[in-house]
Amino acid sequence: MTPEILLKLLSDQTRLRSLMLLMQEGELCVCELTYALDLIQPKISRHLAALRDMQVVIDKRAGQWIYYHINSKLPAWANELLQATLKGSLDEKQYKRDIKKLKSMKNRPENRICA
Amino acid sequence: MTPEILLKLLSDQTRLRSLMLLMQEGELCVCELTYALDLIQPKISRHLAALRDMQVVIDKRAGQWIYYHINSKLPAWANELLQATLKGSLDEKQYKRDIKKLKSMKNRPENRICA
DNA sequence: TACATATATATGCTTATCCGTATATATTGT
DNA sequence: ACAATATATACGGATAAGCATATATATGTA
Repeated sequence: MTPEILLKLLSDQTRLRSLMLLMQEGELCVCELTYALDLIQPKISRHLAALRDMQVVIDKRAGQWIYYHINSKLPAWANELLQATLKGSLDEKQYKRDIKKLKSMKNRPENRICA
Repeated sequence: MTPEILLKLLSDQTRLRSLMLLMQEGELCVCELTYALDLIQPKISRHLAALRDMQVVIDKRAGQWIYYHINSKLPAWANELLQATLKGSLDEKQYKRDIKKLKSMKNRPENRICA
């Protein structure tokens, strides 16, 4: 992991929004992100794949769902960078909207299964 | 300034390398950056203009030279983000090479004029 | 004034990146 | 086995981003 790689990944809005939600929520499946960000599923999957390829996020299957979370083994500088980004995002409309939309989701898989 | 804007600016190598040198050195003119990064002048100027347009850097004329420095009034999260980026860059070959090249520059304008 | 140096910007081109659609794979439930 | 749900990926097209060259502007110097 290098600053170049991480920053390129963070330069796309879909990846940025996904990561900020993952920072806040810890773990989310594709359908939750698709709902929260109000985007089509292949778009979410494609960008999560890019993050996964560089090991910024880790995926984990649970039944039909695949959950993503931020790699806990990122170097310190990368965690600090993500923290700073989250701090800057807290004021942003887009971020607030995404969180709100996620909270409003009915039948979230984690509410149905015992994780 | 939003995370989206700053991260997009940081996603280009020329801008990233320029900013890291500015973080380290405080203030540099276009010709110093051109020399240190080993790139052509219009390329440096173009990317500095992008950073200036979003007020990530401030320019200041001193005779024929125009010096750039990082805006000291950036929000805290942006400074933290840049600090984390620098921290991650310290290990990188490219960064070390750029710093070394800068130090090797003869007749640096700041060495000739009384700033 | 004329020339040299430093910097900025406009232009047309190339390339990278992102997109939506279609489709493939995996899992669960009937 | 079949249908439904969740996710991943391949593909061709669109858009954005970066590039080098050429040129314009500003400053300093002879």
